[in-house]
Order: sequence, then C-alpha cells, then structure tokens
Amino acid sequence: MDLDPRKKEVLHAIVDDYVSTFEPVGSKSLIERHGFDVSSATLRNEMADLEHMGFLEKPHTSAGRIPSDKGYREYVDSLMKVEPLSRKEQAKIEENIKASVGELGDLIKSAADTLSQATGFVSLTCSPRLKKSYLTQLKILMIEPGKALVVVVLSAGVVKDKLVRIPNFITDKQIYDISNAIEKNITGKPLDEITLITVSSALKGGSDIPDSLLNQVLYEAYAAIKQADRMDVYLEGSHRMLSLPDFSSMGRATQLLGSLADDGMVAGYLNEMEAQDKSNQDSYMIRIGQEITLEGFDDCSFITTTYNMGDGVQGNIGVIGPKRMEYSKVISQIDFVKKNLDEQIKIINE
Amino acid sequence: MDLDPRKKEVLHAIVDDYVSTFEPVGSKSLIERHGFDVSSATLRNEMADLEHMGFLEKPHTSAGRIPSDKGYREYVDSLMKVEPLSRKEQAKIEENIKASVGELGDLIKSAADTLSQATGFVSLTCSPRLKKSYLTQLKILMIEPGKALVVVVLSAGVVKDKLVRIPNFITDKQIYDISNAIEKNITGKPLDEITLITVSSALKGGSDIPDSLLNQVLYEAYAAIKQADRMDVYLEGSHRMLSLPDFSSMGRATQLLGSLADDGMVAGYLNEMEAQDKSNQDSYMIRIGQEITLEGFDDCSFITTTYNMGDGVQGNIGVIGPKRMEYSKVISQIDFVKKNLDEQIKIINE
DNA sequence: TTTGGCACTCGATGAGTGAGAGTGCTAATT
DNA sequence: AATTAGCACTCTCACTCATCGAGTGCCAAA
Repeated sequence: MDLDPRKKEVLHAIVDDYVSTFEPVGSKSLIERHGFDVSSATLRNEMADLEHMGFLEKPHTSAGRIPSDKGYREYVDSLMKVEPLSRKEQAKIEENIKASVGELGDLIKSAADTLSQATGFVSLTCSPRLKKSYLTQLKILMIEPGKALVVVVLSAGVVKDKLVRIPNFITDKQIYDISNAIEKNITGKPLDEITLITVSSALKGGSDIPDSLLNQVLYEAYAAIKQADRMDVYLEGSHRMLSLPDFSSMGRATQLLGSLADDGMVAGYLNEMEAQDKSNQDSYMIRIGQEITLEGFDDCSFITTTYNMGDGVQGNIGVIGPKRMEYSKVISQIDFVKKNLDEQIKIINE
Repeated sequence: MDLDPRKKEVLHAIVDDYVSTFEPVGSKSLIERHGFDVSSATLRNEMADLEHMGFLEKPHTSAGRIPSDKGYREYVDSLMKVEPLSRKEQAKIEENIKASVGELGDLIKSAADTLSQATGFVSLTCSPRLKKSYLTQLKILMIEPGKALVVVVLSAGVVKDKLVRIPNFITDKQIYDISNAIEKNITGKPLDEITLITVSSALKGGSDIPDSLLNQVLYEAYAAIKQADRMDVYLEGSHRMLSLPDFSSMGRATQLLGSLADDGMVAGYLNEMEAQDKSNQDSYMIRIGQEITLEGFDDCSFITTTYNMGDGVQGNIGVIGPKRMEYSKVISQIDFVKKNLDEQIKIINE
C-alpha cells in the first residue's frame, strides 16, 4: 500500500498543481513547474501506475491527470505539510474575531464569518451537544398572566430559554414555588437523563394547584429543558461557492446550494461523522468527495474540528469547500480560528 | 399619462406573456395567444408607441418586446387583478404554518419558509421596529457569580434577553434590588426614550454597592435594553433563485446571491422603503427593478407587507423575486401567508 | 529502468451558414 | 385617420466543420 518515494513526490506535485491551476496536469508541465530530473516519458509511466492504483483519474482520454478522492486522501493523510499562516493572515483573523462584542452566539458567528472570509468557502459551526452536560439552574419567570419564560442554565455556563404559555390564573408566587421545586429535583442531572417523570416527581399534591394545571406547567418546563440541547447549525458564505471555478456550471452550483440550504441535513451528517471518528477527538475530521454520504457534495470536502466551551463541552467549527482546495492552508486557517475562538470563549466565561 | 384602452390591453397581454414564457413577445404571437381583432401590423404600431412612451423595451433590434420597469409598474398599479389562491394552495400554506410549534420566532420562520416554498423565490421577514413600544418589565437574573441574564419585556408581549457580565462579588440579593429599582424607573417608557441616564437616575447612592460597580451593571442593563430593538432580518430560500431562468447566467446569479448574503443591507433598505411609503401603512410596498437602489437587484422586485403582533407593533414579511414574476399571484400568496401569520400570532398571545 | 519518438485522441476555438422570428416602413385600403 | 399587407432588413441561435494543441500510450533503443 505504500508508494515508493518518487510516486509520492509525483502525487504531491500533481495535487499541488491541480489545486492551484484547476487544470488537469500533464507530464510535461509537471517537469516545468517542479524540477523533476527525469523525462516526461518516465513521469507518464509513473502517472499511469498511480492511475492504476486509483490515486489519479483522467477526465478524458487525452487530458492530463487529476487526483481522485483516494489521491486527495493520501495527500491529506501522509503527504502534505501543514504550515502556519503568515503574520498578515493571522492578524486579520485575530482582529476580526476580537472585534465581535459581547455574547457567545455573536462570537461564534463572528468566528464563522471570519473563517468563511479567510478561506473563501462555506464555514460551518455547530453548537455543542449538551446531552451529557448537567443542569445547574432552572428558573421560571412570569412575564404576564398566561406567559412565562423558562431559563435553563447548564454546566459550562450555557444559558437557554424558552417562552411558554401557562394557565392564565397561575400566580407569580405559584410559579416561583414550582420553579424552585423542579430545580431542586433535577439540578445536577445530565440533560439526557431528565424525563418528564424526573421533572414532575415529588411535586404533585404538594401545592394548591390542581394537578391538571400543574401538569401543563411541568410539561412546558420539561419541553424547555429538552429544547436546550437542540443543535444549532450555522452555515455562512454559501454564495462564495458560486465564484469558484469548481461550481461554475449552473447545474452543480444549484444542487450544491440547494443541499447547503438544508442545514438540518448538514447537522445530521456532522453527527454521523463525529460518531465515526470518536477516537481522535479534538483533532480534525476530514471527508473528501464521495466519502461524504450526502447528495450533492461529490466535489466538496468537509473539514471540521472542535472548539471548547469548558467543562468538556465542545462544538464544531469547520469548512465546506471544493475538494480541490489547499488542504494545508485551510487546515491552518481553521486551526487558527479555533484557537482564537477558544481563547475568546474563555475570556467571556472568565 | 393614461393609456388608451387598447394600449392597456396590449401592455397587459405582453406582461402576461413575457412573465409566463420568459421570451420577448412579438406581434404575431400576441395575436395567437390573445384574441386580438386586429392585424399584427397594428399591434406593431401600438407596441412601437408603448416603447416610445417607455413601457416596453427591445433586447435587440429584431426581437420581441419586453416590459420595462415602468411597464411593470403600470401593470402592478393599474392593470392587474389580484385573484385569490386556489383551495389547494391555501390548504398547503395553512397546513405548513400551523405545523410550526411553539415560539414566535419559530412561527415567523415557518411563515417565511412557507412563503419561499410557495412562491419559489426568496422570502424575507423582518422583526418589528420596537423603538416606539414601551417597556413593561425588566428582570435581572443571576446565573452564576459574575454572570447575569437581563430579561426585557416590552409591550405586545415581546421578550428579549441578553447574557451579561457583572462584577464577580455582586450578590443575588443586590442584583434583585438593582433590577427592581431600574424597573420601577423605566417601566412604561418607550424604548427610544430610554437613555443610560434614565436607567441610572435615582439609583445611585441608595445601595451598599460602590458606584463604579453599580455603573457597570447599569450599563449592561442599558445595553440589553437597547439591543432589544435590534432588527432581525431573515432571508430564506436564496438558492431557489438559481433555478430561475432569470438568473441562469453565472454572473448575475453570483452577484445576486452575494447581495442577498448581506442581510444587513437588505434590512437597511427595508427601513428606507418604509420611510418612503409611510402613508399607505398596512398595505403593500412594491419596488421594481431599478427602483431598488441596492446594487445587484436590477432584475428583482421587492414586495412586502406587514404582519401584526398586537399593540400596533408590526414586522415585515415579503418576497424578493425576479421582476418578471406573476405579481398578482405572488401578492395573494403573501397576503394569505400574512393573514395566517397574524392569526397564529394572535393565538400565541392568547 | 529510462528515454526519444510517433501516432492517436479529444476538447476547445472560431468561422461560416441557414433558419426563424421579429421589426420598421411604405403604400394601399377602409 | 386608422388599419392592413407586403417587403426588406436585422439579429440571434443552432449547427457544422476544420484546425489547433496538449496530452497520452506504446514501442524500440539506450
């Protein structure tokens, strides 16, 4: 399975060339650009070998070669070297991210925007899965008769809330009591162990509210808690894909943007990816071309990593770009954005 | 300025034809499709007149005519008849909107999605301008030391909140007192009359917290209040524009989607439109082609109307589509969605 | 194992062509 | 004065055809 050193060099060169020119690379231009010390015929033979092994493809009988998915995979796994960004690029990213003010949500959005702008591709962020995080506070706040705000505070300082309807004549005081009772009941429990029964237990009968009404409130509180682990996916910069030569055909572009519009689908796939790569947590997840099992992403690659919100709570951040991309550069861009994001989150959380 | 009846008929027919075929319409096909009782030569004369008057344009010397912006404007203002949707379409829209559960935000999103799907264009919603609505409640909720949630309740039952940082050693009780004091101070005031001074007045010195710390809390509360009237624009279905023949050239499509990606720009323009049309509140605002002063929307039209959240608080909902659209149909679609949305909002608010 | 040489393939480019749809104008008709 | 028939003209679109150039595969020689 391992390639001899020259084949590696050739594959490396071809990927580099193809990525930067977007044109099938032929034996001759390969010699011109890289200083190979052999004739074009020799390279042709090597290239034919690489093709048989599945690392290269020919678009037409008589065109140069382009990397196959397997070729990109080999490149990513063992050929490329990730080099750090230039000072300039670093500065730009830092500046952008630091410019965002205030809330966590804004910060993450800002990181995504920055990443999309830096790469020129679509950036993707996904809020952390919170199933395993535990509940530290639950408050129900009366807004007006019949309406209340349920505030759920989770470990890692995540705050979610939901506006709910409650029976009209429940009073401020009653809500306050219910809220305290629920809180006492489930504080410290991981989110995915909380059920409607856990929420309600040891609560009924203890107050002056009829069970049927109490149940309604309990249910709403429960729903609010459950909703807290809703995964929010944010895709930014889809329109940038249109400017890429890779998607200059209307058909491909339409299909891609259509798929990107369905962020639920992307979220689902992210989950799947994470399940597969559970081992190398904290590192990069990369999917190239047809490795992506979603419709319409044949010419794309996903690269994601995780950002940290403390207490082991992690979200995803990454890029969806053409599979013909400068992997090493994009990876270091993601990496740098991630680091900045982690830092800023730490600052927000103290 | 008014056209004689036959010219009106001709313009009407041309717009109809062009909208449905997307091909410049010529004198002959006009006779075939519509039962004009004159010869093609007569129509040619009429068409030449209409062109001189600015209602029609020729893409090339020897092609049929297409409506100019002015032509569409005339069509929209005085020629077309808005007809109600078919039962089927109505049912579909109703179903979609009713399927959305729970919160106001979800409901509006759902309305936008429905509208985009129904029209095949981009739908646009904009949260209400809240400057004129008044504050009914303000609560500050301690989340953990150094972190609090400011909940702002406005008239019409709008609830906004913001997570803020506060000095570490401020206690639950202190926050509670501050919160009450502020609330007492500014309840009932319109949002745009609230200043940092209003928030702070009559508060300092009354507590055991040093002024500098108190100021920090007050500022955060103030910022949370001010943020409540942030206009949220939501654009849905940009990708659908790619399927339209109007944007089948990559250049136009790229430009359009690029402009659509900047929702701040759209929000700003909406504001502008509203200022212009202040008179006919509650009705439709329509901008056609170059009437839109934004870059990149030359081939588009905006149609928006308002939805009601009670207490005179209104948001915008509408469509951005190709100017070559079935105006009467799209208007009734928007109208129907708006009606359903209004209804559902009423239900949510009781 | 490498290399030079050669025949072959295939896509891109550009020119030329004819068909088709539509126009504007003029002169005759109503 | 309005309408119509007729005709020359214009312009796009689709099609064909030839050519060019980059690249390949393979064979025989080094």
